[in-house]
Amino acid sequence: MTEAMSRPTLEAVAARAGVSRATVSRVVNGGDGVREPLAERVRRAVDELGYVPNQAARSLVTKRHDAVAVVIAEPETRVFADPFFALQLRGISKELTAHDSQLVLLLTEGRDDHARVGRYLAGGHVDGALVFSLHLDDPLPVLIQRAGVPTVFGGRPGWSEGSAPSETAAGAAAPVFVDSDNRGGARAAVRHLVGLGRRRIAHITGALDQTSAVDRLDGFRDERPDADPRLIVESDFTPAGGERAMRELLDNCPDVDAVFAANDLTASGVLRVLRERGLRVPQDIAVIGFDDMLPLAEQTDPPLTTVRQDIEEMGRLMARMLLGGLDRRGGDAAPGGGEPSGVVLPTTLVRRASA
Amino acid sequence: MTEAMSRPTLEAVAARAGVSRATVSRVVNGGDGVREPLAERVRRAVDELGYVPNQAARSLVTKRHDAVAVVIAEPETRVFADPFFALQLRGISKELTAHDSQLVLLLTEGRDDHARVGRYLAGGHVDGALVFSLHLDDPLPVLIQRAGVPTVFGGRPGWSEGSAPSETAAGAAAPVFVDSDNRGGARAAVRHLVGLGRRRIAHITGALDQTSAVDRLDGFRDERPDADPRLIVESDFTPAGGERAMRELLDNCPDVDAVFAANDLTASGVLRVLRERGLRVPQDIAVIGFDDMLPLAEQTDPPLTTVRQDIEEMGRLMARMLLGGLDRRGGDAAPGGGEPSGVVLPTTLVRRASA
DNA sequence: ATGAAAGCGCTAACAG
DNA sequence: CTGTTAGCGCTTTCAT
Repeated sequence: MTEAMSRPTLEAVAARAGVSRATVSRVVNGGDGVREPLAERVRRAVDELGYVPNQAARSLVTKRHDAVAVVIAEPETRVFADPFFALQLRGISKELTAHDSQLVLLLTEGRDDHARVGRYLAGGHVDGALVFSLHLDDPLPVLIQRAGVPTVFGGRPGWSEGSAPSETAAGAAAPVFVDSDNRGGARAAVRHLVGLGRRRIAHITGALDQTSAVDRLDGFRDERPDADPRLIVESDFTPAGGERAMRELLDNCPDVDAVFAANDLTASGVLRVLRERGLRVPQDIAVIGFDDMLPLAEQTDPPLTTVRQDIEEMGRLMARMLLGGLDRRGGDAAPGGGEPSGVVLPTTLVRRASA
Repeated sequence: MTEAMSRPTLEAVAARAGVSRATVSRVVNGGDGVREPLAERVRRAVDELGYVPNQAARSLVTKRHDAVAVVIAEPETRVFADPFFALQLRGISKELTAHDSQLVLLLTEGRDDHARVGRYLAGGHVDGALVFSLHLDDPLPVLIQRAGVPTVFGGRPGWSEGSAPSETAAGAAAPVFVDSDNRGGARAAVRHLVGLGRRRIAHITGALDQTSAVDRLDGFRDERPDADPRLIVESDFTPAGGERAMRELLDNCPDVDAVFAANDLTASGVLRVLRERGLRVPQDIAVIGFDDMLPLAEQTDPPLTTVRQDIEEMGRLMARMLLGGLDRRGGDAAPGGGEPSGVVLPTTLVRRASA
């Protein structure tokens, strides 16, 4: 039973239905001006043969791919211990599915991978790209601009005017991004601690080569412009980094009575050190995180007060913006100019027991 | 500066290098029988024009796609609170990258999506598929077999002989899978508890429509063939499910002195209930999980003793098996017969404080 | 070793 | 409305 013959082609369907290839094509693609009896014959032939269009052939002529690349540029293991990107993916996937687009995942582990990604994007496999976790010195934006693929960034891109990809100036679309209100969320967190009567409020930052960390730090400074410099400790978004920073903090400022950690993972490290030193949370030291990453935030002891961002919605929105721009292609897909233009999603404070 | 012209084609490169398209093609694809001076001219032309092959055109003739679909069939939110699949993806991605293949992610949220996935797989977009999180009644295996795409399953497929996809009998390749030694890991966990002198050892199962849950239960039974039935409580791999099960357990068997939870998420729910009831871990009740999901397992109070499986390695291995089969396509890619054939990865007990 | 030519399967004018 | 006719950009015999 050598059923293993190659897939039926348009030609085969046309023959079976006794029509031309063009007619079959019309029916398969929505069947506009095709009279009903004919269309029906074609549909039956399609079913009987189990015909499925060959996407490569179709793309070759339409230049569309119904596929979007998702680029996650995280050299570190961190992302993978992090439900963050899973949630983004979920939001993206839902939206793409609604638009009949496929999700091509491009994970970059190191610098070597960047060239590969650039090549792929330039290869015209996809209709657009969604790019995450950019670091300040990341070569990716340049490669992407060069590839000439419509792109939406996740998180505010970090380049300053001078260091922006040069092609941008040449009239290319301005970078478009979706971000959370990191700064506002940080402000809310600090205000909450202040409202609790805390005086010595510290901040343990995230990796400052990412704008999310910078923005959260800025938010902290908005509320504590005159903070003792020793109350700001640089860290890296990881539990281990949080532990390290908290130890340093305790050594330098034993009177600290509140900590705003750059994310929940960091906060979990902070809590561990506090428990180890016999300090009570929140009585002795209040702790607040960022992300509302579940189940971690609920499972810590005590459960973590934190700033929630709607990660899945970010993903969904990114996809929607990309596809929206794609749909009206030919027109100006994005506002002109070189200044990043973006949508900023609100954050909300979630009160649990730690602050 | 209308640099926005369409990408250069082979033709353009050929013209620039003063050779034929065929020659350029040869150079681009490894440049076998092309004399060096010529090849060099071509390479320069490629660089100058920034030529990148159009994959659609290439696939159209080669019928290869250098792309693999990863299907994650998890209708529930659970996966996304779960670093599990992120780790799998990482392993897969690494391996695919090494083979110059792209990863196309297919997330199915509900039954409606299955048809879409089936269509995609049948559409010949990819060279193979990696499929996860199958449930016992999942229609996906059938669709996949019908699509005729080489496939490797993550986790032992759950169908029994009778309910196997019928096409399998027709001489198609047998299902191939990669799994962890769930049964062996469960046995090790229970033996550890026994070694601790525990007598009333309970098991809170995972969702029993997944083979991983069934296998862990079987492992438990191997060691406790005469267990009091009330010591086995069915659950669903979630923290909330773990809480529910633990409450039930405590109500029915107040003398329980050890719990083997089907995974770490479940164990975290168990710990929460225990803390709430004022029971000490491990003094009053020892708890052991499964997965070694970080950072959760380290962050619980007390840190969780658990059975580790190397999730990333599973992913890597799946990809390797698929691509290996692909490479020797034309031959028998998989052993004949309808019996699932698979590779089972070892698990190891990680001792922390909870047992 | 290189070039010429024939498609891969499909869509998109253009005729009729 | 439906069929005919060109290609899309590439690989691949087959000549040379």
